[in-house]
Amino acid sequence: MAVRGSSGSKLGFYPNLNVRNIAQEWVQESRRLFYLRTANNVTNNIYKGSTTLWAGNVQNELSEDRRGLNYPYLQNLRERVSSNSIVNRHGNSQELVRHRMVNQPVQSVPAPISVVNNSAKCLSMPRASKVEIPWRDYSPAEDPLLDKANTEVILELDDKVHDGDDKKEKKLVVKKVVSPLPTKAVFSEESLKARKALASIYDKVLVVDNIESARSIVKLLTTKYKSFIHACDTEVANIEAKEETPVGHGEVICFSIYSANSDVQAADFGNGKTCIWVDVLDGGRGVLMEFAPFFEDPSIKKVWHNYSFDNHVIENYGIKVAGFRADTMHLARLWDSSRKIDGGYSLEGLTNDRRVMDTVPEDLPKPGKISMKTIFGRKKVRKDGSEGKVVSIDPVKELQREDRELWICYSSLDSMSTLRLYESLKRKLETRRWVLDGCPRGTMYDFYEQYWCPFGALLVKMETEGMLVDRGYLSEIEKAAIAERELAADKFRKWASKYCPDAKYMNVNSDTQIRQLLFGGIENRHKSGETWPQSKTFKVLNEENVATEGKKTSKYRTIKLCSIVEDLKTDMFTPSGWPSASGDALRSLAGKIPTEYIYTMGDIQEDDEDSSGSENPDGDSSYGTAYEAFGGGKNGKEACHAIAALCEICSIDSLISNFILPLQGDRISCAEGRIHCSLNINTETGRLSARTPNLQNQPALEKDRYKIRQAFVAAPGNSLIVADYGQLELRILAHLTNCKSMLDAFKAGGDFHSRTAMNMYQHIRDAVHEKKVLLEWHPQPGQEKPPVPLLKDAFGAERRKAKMLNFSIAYGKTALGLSRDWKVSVKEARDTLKLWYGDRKEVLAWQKSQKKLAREKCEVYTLLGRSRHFPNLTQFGPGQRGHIERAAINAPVQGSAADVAMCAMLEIERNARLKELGWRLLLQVHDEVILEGPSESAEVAKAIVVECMSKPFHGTNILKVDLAVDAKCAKSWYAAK
DNA sequence: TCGTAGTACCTC
DNA sequence: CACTGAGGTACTACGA
Repeated sequence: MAVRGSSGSKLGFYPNLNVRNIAQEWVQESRRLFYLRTANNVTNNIYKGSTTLWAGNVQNELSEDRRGLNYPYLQNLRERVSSNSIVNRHGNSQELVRHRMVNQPVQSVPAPISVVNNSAKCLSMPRASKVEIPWRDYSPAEDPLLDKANTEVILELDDKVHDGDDKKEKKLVVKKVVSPLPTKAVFSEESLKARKALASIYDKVLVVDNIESARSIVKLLTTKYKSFIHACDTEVANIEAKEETPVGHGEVICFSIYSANSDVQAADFGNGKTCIWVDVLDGGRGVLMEFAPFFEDPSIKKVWHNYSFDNHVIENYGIKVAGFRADTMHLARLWDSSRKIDGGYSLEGLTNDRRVMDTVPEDLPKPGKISMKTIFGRKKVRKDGSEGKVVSIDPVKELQREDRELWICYSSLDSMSTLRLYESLKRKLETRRWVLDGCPRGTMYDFYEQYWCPFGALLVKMETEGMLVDRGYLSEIEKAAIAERELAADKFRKWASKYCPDAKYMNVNSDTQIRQLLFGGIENRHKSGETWPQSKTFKVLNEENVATEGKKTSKYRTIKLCSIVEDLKTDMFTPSGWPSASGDALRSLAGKIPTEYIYTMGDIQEDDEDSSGSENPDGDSSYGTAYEAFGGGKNGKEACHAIAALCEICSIDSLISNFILPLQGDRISCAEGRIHCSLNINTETGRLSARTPNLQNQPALEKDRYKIRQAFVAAPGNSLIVADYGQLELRILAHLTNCKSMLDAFKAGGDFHSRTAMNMYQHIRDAVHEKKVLLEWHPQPGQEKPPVPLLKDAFGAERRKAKMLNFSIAYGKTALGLSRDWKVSVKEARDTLKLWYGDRKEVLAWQKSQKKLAREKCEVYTLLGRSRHFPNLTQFGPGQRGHIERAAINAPVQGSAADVAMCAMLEIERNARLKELGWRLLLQVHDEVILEGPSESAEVAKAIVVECMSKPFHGTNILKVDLAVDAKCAKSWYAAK
């Protein structure tokens, strides 16, 4: 066992360790990862062949980690180093050259040597065409870098002559790495107190660290305490829980189980031990496997806090966890869906909140969990003796071994407080009545058992399934996207540098810099008096190694950007009052520019007469406000083209860094190439949200310029079924408000928006009555065209408005907002709104009632009876009050839609036939579900899915409207839409 | 140096 | 007065 004592760790001797090779590999790998993280800056470096990297960012990967060494590649290297498996690629040269840039600021990255010792230390790495100092001339004692990095690395030269090598190169071996803490780290007063309190539970913990004791405990758990409720919690190393999927990642180092019966009586494991703590790290994997019968028994009920995570890390060992009883996170969300403060839904926040924990159990030292930071966090001491600010926590494995007693207490407390939290929340939910669509149905805990508990288990299953991603395709479109972005960026920079030379080096991704160029000198809309400066300096990467006079070239240089245009008019502003540099704003400046102008660098010919103004000299183009501001004519056109290019850059860049790159990363996908996002019930309305990566915001079909959805595919021999509800929220609104007009419109079927338009406008109604237009048209055999125009063609503008209103009303959109969107007067917008409400009085009345509910009871309810709580309205100003009122009318609609979608998924999950055919749910996107299964049964399965979704409430539909479902099957997500 | 605020972009 | 709901994520600039 590696123990770091005061004398430092012993690493032994690695005869064939070619540090340089490892280092280079390491650099390449970190470049790749780095590139994934910050597409913008680093792609430039990569494409220009520089090897420069920032140590800081890479180090962050390590230091951010509180749970041990997480960086997968480093982990891999570490294993290779310690298993002596590194062989010299060339078989001869064992020379390590220590590269240093003479007289340069140190460009350092942590080198693999430090990896051995589990912490980031710096050795500088080569940079192209710089002076290199060979290692043999290098003296660590004189290297200021080592001081800087607070490292003490002892590297020794091996004097052995290489066989038959007349060059007699010396080679470097890593003899020893001593890594004392740079400065002493200390616990704060608060930590010391917490540690003392925590230590008191040690007597109650039974430590299991060998197979024999594991066996006897599992026997107890599966017999005597079988009917108890067991709270379980794992501690995991080697995972960045915020960024990585736990599917296929992470190493369980220990876990704890705390059990109690229905009388809140804790299980007794002898000698007053009530909590089991199992050491997997040093007890071995076998100890964990002994617990498989316990975890896998569906009749043994387990409670978890964030079940998803623990489930995945345990399943990574091949244990199929069953017997899911409750997830305290979901219980807490059900109890109060809008905890934003007091620790949110973290175990610590919940268990220390008196409103949540009704009784403070006497066997816990504090009301609840104490954070890792409080117990194990230490502040570094500065050289002058003062207390530093940064709190550091040792990797969890070290904690488990070196601060063992406290660690055991800490870990055990997690399961203990989880169980207490469960009991408390259960009691609370049991006191709350459950009313489903107006009918009393018991308590909210019953609701949990019937809906969210199986739903929680289903979500975990879906996460485990994951979605297959075609990486080859993604790397293809990545190339295309990067090429287009570079082209557009060059075009813009070239144009801008005509007005402001330094713009040649600007960062086109910085909205601040764009704002500087276009709106310098403009006054803040909200705070009169404040103006954006005329010019400003920015730090940018020194890509072309431009030397500032008197100084050597360095990584950064400053550029000065100044306003390049006077009085550019814009009507879009950010919330803080500055002009917006968003795509929308820029597009209105540029006007409508055909794409061929965006990706061509050629200058505009002076062919057409200047007098054309902004009229439309080039056929397809129509120029925006920038045309005039830049003086019209050729300059005006160029400006518009360049600004249009800028819009493209923004959207391309976000496509790359939000979708294309993350989907290819290893952090979030697994060996089989499937993406496992985490699906959470963590919204205030009860919708799902998806993370790491967020698969719910993949570009929609129309906007998907690179067809990213085409990268989501079915496995060979399989197909996807994509099924979505049509106008789900509107149907819910019709049901909730009992609005006759809407219910009728849905009953009649066809195009709902056309029908809305007809009900709003008398002249359309007349036209329909006189059969001058058709509401909708189902082509009969032999008919090529409809006999009379369709409503949506004849009255396109009206229908668009109607559609817009249909969507906006549920959100509580105001006349003012509409007027701005439609660029009409407020009065006109208000009149249109009145038209919409004209035959939908029930909606207006219902909205009023919801506002009243929010005001008086501070709560509104969804179809299934979940509540959303609001703060007392009287304490807010009109602005916030308006926001809460809109939320109050939106929450029941959105929440009920989420309820319906959940029911549909449960219905699909329960369907035996689908299971038999091998179809599995993969993903839900609010009103859409995606399944994967064998192609041969796709059509059958599709019909079943449609059936489940249209009758989602145990085979019936309790709504007053039908649920329209559109389903397709295909090989990819793109094709199935 | 790190964390946060502001801005932006993507979804239903 | 303020001005459509619910989310996730990335990047830049800036201050402690």
